[in-house]
Amino acid sequence: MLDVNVIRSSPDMIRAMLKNRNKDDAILDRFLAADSEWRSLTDENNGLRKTRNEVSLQISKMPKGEEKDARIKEMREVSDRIKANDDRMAELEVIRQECVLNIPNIPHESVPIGKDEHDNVVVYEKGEKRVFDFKPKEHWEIAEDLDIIDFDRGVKVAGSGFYCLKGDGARLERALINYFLDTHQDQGYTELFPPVVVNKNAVIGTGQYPNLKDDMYYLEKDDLFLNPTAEVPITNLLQDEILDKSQLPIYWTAYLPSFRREVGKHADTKGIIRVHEFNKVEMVNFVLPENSYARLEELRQNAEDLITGLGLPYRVLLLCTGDMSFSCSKCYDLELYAPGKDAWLEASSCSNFTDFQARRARIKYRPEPHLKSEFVHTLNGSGLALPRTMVAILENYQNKDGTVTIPEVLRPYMRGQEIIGRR
RNA sequence: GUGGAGAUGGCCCAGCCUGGUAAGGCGUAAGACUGCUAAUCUUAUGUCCCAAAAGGACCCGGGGGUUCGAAUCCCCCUCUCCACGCCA
Repeated sequence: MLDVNVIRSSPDMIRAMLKNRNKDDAILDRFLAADSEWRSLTDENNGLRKTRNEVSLQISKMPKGEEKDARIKEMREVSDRIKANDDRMAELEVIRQECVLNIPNIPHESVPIGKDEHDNVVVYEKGEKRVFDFKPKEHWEIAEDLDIIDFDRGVKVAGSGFYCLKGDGARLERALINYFLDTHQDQGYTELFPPVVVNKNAVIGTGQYPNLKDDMYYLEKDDLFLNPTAEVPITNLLQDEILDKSQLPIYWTAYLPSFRREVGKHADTKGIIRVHEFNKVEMVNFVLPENSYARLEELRQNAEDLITGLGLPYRVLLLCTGDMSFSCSKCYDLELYAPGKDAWLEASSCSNFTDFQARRARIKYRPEPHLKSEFVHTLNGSGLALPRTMVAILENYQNKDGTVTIPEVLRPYMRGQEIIGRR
């Protein structure tokens, strides 16, 4: 959520920003109209309330009689007027809120202006693409041959888009989670295990609601959502809090299953590249405003170190204005190379949200004792999404005989095992 | 799930029965006073909105209602604690 004062004072800038993000600017005009009426009613009601407060006090001190009755009658009318204004303001407030919750964050000046994913900028590519002396297989084929992912039975219990890891597949998943969390701990993060369901306040706080509400699983009976990304429960842990400056920065990480309905999206993707439930380790940072862009680079490096540790080739993209998600001001995507599919797979997204989420979730800090509190800046990055990491490992580390070599950093987490072979 | 008790500023807590400008303490900050520190005294210290200032409004878990006027009375909801019940 943007500061309404910024929207009011710089509508032209907001209009240009909406255009760069491919959004309709009608929302801005709707806001400005509702806001100006709302403000004039606020003014009027403030004056009326002042009168009522003063006269009510007089009434309490007056003797019974005509004078008093007349005053009471007058104030009854004032109250009716206030009530009528309040009712209208409530309507306007709904419009104002709806608009302001649907206006995206302002991109940083370093973000390239562009229409869609074709205008994203490749910052660099790292790691050698392996040269195969045989035709590399795709991950689903490897996984079926080794019997480490059971696609059909996953579908049996939960439906299309769900799968079941099995044997060394399940163990590899667990090894990756532990490797990621341990590495983040070394990078200065504190590990959390938050709830997997979140309420509406939480998804409003991080910006998934309302614009992504149809992509989340919703538990109607309890008015709860299945976690779409651990960013949501972690960030919202600090909702409505005013932190002491000395508490910042806060670096938190968590492993958590994530759920996405992916309506109309996954039909073309075989295997586990796009699924409804996936594990992910997430990093969330709360920092002083002046540090957030520098921290974004460190956060990205934290995620890159995981990939480098696994020895996978990858590239870093700087997303353009048209492809960036709603809440962020600047975002890097990290893509792993999958030789079987010959494709780049997004395994991490590292974003600076500036004060956009903090304002929605009311997360503040006090710069100095007795100074007015200000919003913190929040950032988050995946470190990493598990299924696509699994795909990249299977495809990059596959051998001619159909086995898969386990990356060295994962071996301690797999009791020293070096190869995944047929059982 | 049942019964009971609660939710008041960063923290603690009074006020509620009996409606009339939200008291006090702790903490924090500035100042005063004493060789320093401590103690003591004085002052300040809720939020949002009205762009800021001046001024004003709002604020007692959330939402409605009654009233000239609601922290206080009435209704609905949420959460917390205690006891009992059920349960991995």
